[in-house]
Amino acid sequence: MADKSAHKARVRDRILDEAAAALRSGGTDGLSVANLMKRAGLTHGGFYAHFENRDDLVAHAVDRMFKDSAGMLHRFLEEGEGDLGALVDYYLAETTMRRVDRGCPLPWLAGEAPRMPAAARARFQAGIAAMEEAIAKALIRQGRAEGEAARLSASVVAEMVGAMALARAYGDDPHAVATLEAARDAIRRRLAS
Amino acid sequence: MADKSAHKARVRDRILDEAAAALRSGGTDGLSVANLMKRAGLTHGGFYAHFENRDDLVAHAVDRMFKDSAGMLHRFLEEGEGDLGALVDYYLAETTMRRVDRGCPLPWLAGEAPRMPAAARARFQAGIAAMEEAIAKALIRQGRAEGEAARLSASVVAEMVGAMALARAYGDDPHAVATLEAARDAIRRRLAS
DNA sequence: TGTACATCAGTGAACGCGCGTTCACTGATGTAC
DNA sequence: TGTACATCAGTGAACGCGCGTTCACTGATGTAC
Repeated sequence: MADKSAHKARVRDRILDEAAAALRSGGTDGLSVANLMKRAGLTHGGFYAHFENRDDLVAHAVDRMFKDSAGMLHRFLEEGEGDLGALVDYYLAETTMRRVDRGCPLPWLAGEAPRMPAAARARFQAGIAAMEEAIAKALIRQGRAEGEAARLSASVVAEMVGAMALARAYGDDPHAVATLEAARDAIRRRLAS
Repeated sequence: MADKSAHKARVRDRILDEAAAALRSGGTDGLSVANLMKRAGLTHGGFYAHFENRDDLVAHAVDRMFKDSAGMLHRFLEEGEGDLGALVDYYLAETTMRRVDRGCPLPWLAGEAPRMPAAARARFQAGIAAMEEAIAKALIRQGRAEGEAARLSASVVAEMVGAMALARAYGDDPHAVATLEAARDAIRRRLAS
C-alpha cells in the first residue's frame, strides 16, 4: 500500500513538472491533456486518476511553478547575506531570458492571469503576493520602513516582470539584451538610494 | 466600383476592430474566426474575402492595437507641452486597468509574443520599439543625452507594462491599486532625477 | 507460507464539440454597348 | 436611357482534426485468511 501510493505521488509529480514546463512555453491554452500525458510517458485516460479535470491541473501547475521560483528567491534572500542585487542580476540575466521551461512564471503568464480558470487565478495572485513580500522583507532587514519597503518591492517586481516579458518578446533582437540591462541598472539604482 | 471597395474597406476595418478587442481580452488563442465574424455581424465564410487566413488576421489585429496606442502616445507626447508624467499617470490609472478592450496591448500580450505566429510577432516587436522610441524622444527634448534617454525609456516602459499586467492579475484585490501607485511613484521619481 | 480476493493506476476506444478552412451558391452593384 | 453581362462580398453547409472527458477493461500489487 505504501509503495503503491508513493508511486502514485511520484507519477503525479512528474505530470505536474511537465505541465509547469508546458504552461511556461505554451501558455494556458497551449497545454493539452493528451500531449501532457504522452510527455509524462502515459496515455491520456489515466489523467483523471490524478486530477479532477483540466482546470484542476492548471491550478496545481501554477502552484508548482511558484514553488520552483520561491526556492530561487529563498536561495538569494534567506541564505547567506541576502543579496538583493544578485537576485535582480540573476532574474534579469540573458541566460534566464533564454530558458523557456524553468524559472519565474510571471513574465510568461501575468498577462493571461485575468482569463485563467478561477482556482488557477487565485494561486497566481498568491504567488505574486508571496514574491513581493519576500523582497519587501529583505528590504526591511536592510533598514527600510515597512510601507516604503512594500512600495519599493512592488515597483521592483513590476519592472523585473515587464523587462523580462519585453525582452522575450524581442527574442534575438539586440533590443532584448538592452532592455534587460536598462532594467537592471534602474533597479540597482533604486535599491541603492 | 469606388463605393464597393470603400464598403469592403469599412467592413475589414470593423472586423479588425473586433479582432483587436477580442485579442486583448482573450489572448491569441481566445479569438475564433466564427465568433469574430458573428461579432462583426457576418458569417464565418466571408472571412476569407478579407484575410488570407487566421494568422494574417492576428498580425493585422496586432498592428491595429499598436496604432490605437500610438495615437494615445502622440496625444501626450507630441501635442501641447509633451507631458511625460501625465502619460505615466494615464497609462497606470485605475480606469485604464479596468478597461479590457482598449488601450496598449503590451500588458495583455507581451508574455504571449514568443509564441505568436511569425508575422504577428514581428509587428509586435515593431510596436514595442516604437513606444520606447516615442518616450526616448520626449526625454531627449527635455535635455537628456541620447543613450541615457534610450535606457530610461526602456526601463519606464518595462515598469509600466509589468505593473499593469500584475495589477490586472490581482483583479479586485487592493494589491492591484497599490501596485499601480507604487509604479507611478517610482517612475515619476526617475523622470524627475 | 500459499491461495483467493479486492483495489486501483493506467489503457485505449469512443463521445460530442468547436475549430480553421473550403466551396458551390446568391444577389447586389458596377461596366459595356 | 435600357439591357445584358461580369464581378465579387457575403452565405451557409460540409470537411477533417484535436480537444476534454467518459468508460469498460486489464493486470500488477496489497490484504485477509
